[in-house]
Amino acid sequence: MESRSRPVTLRMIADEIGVNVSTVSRVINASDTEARRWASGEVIERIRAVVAERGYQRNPQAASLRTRRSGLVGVLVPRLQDYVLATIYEGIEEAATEQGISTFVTNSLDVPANQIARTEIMLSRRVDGLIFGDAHTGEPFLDELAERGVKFVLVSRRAGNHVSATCDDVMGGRLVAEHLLASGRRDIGILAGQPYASTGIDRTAGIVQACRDAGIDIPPHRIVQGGFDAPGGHEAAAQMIEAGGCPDAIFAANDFAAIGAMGVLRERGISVPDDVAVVGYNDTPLAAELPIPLTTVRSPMHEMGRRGLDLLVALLRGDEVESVRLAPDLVVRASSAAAPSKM
Amino acid sequence: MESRSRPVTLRMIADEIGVNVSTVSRVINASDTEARRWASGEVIERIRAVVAERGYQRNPQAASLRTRRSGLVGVLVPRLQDYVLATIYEGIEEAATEQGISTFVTNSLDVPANQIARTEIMLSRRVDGLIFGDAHTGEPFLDELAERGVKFVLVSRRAGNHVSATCDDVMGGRLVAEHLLASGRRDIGILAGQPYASTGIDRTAGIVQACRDAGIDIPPHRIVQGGFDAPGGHEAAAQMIEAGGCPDAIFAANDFAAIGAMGVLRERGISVPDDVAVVGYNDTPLAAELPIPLTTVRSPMHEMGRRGLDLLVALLRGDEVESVRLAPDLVVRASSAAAPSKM
DNA sequence: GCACTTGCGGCAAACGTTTGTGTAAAGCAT
DNA sequence: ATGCTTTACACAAACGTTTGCCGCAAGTGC
Repeated sequence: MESRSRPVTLRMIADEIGVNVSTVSRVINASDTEARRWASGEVIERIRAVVAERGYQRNPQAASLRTRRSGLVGVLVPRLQDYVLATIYEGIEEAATEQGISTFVTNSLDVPANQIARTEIMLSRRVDGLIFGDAHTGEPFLDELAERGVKFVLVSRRAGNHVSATCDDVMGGRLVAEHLLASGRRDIGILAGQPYASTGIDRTAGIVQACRDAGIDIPPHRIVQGGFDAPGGHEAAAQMIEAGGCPDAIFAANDFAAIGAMGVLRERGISVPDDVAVVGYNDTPLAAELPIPLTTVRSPMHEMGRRGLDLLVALLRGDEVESVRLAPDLVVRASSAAAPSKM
Repeated sequence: MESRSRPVTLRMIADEIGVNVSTVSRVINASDTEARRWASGEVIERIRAVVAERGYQRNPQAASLRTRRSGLVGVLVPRLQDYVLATIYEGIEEAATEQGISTFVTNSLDVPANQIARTEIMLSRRVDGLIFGDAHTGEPFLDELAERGVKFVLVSRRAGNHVSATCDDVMGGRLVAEHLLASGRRDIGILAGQPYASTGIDRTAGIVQACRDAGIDIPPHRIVQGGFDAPGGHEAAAQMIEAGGCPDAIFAANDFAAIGAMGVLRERGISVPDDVAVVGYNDTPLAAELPIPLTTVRSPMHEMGRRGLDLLVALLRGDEVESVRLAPDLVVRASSAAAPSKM
């Protein structure tokens, strides 16, 4: 049974050629030109040949043991079920694979105790660095981690002045404001998401600012916090409508929350977009397929993940790095068509 | 800076106590009672105390190097963006963490070349075993892998007679048939999903069989293959309607495909459920929130992931294992309400 | 002739565990 | 006291890499 044959090692290659393992190691790890510093052209060729023929694969744990670098990075997200985070992670994983890095990903469910526990597990696996997609503003956790000298970057959400790759969510909020105001909406309600997530905070700040710039104040009862999923949006929208009647536009900080809100509107017989415009965020593929196609802000999720990983490797290399803020853009669909003139 | 201080090792602990590293290693790795075989009660206590105080964490790569087991498992899925696979992976990851195992997950996008390449990467990382969520029926890849002695299990989709943890998809299909027939539908169209996925195949087989048992034959032009996502469902449904008009019921092998199909129906002014009932699969959380809440088959996705991992560890332990087939159940909602009597 | 670089490669020491084997001392029966 | 098993450890050899250092020969400059 072939499974019993142990993997081929450096020593086997070296013995077969009659050269020392150190030479094989150097030749394998050096670039074409650099290899010439360590061996003659002939030896290099023979090593390359035998390596290919025998199908040598470096033992990564042995290498890690020696080099004290694991080529592993840990990724924490609130929840992988969330399409947005799954997409960001895809970007991370794609970029990581290109760099020969492997990633562990795990859910924190946005509960701080989990964030801490999962991070410790990652560290005990000797990851070189971490990527957090679940940063909470106001929590001391990340600061403490930085203090300990742990290398990490943030994606999706920013926090403090830790390095991050995010979407320009303030700008996203402004885009929505401009669109809604231009199509005649004046009473805008906001499903702001979780209070600890910079995404919701910034999107809300963006739309509020832009409205104020246009001379419109959004009152506090028109801003309600809630989960970033369909049930969360459902609940938040219901609460808003209970409290102050239905606005003529609803901006949800997330497509899924928007879908939840549309559920409430349907139940109450409120028409979209005639009675109320609905706008989401992220341009989930479902947005276009919904019975009432959803206007939404497209954010570069995949790219965010890639950039996050790139930032981390730069950081690990010791480079000076700066956060990146990617621009979103607005995708207008039926759910925010201009209201029929009120009469 | 604390980051500069190297992690504490077995040797440090041993030296501090004045005992050999081997003793420390055995005491740490043995159960409470078993430890007494290796050290006196007093020494055990001192070791435990120092380990806790100094915050010792085993270096996993050093341990792997010695034991030839990595505590790593690789997971391949078609795409993590897919809610279904993301949920299954959550189950896998949860169970893995409980067992002290770490997982790598990656997307194959259902393309065979990727499956092979990604698997090789996983193996080069020295994973102990693999979990495939993207098995293709008819591909020789998995057989070859088994031949090489690689340990793996399947989730979500089954293939050949490799060990798998799946949903009883045939039963799921039957449930749908019974429901649709009972509510007066007779002309059933099926969005069967990808031809290489056992999920779609089995669900289709289940509904077809149950209909035949009831004396109803589903003609070939009522079965159309396509992607498991919204665009895939959109396209497949459009094609079916072009080819033979609209049936009075559509069963999509997946909730997202169902949503895509509902998009087509909306565009064409066909009413759900009056003109056509729509049924999905998996009971995605969106199903309940849709403007027309979706009837669907609930499958135990999370559990499937957990069981998959359990199977793999059993397999790695050398146990004799058998595939598990979990039962689905039907969730009836508005999208398949009984048609108004035709007159 | 000399000293000195350069090219090519070997030696050996780590990295932190795990585990087979060795062995003093202690306990027990004879 | 002698033999025999336990008890409670110690010793040392791996596992597969990477990397600092050393050595030898051939070439270079004077």
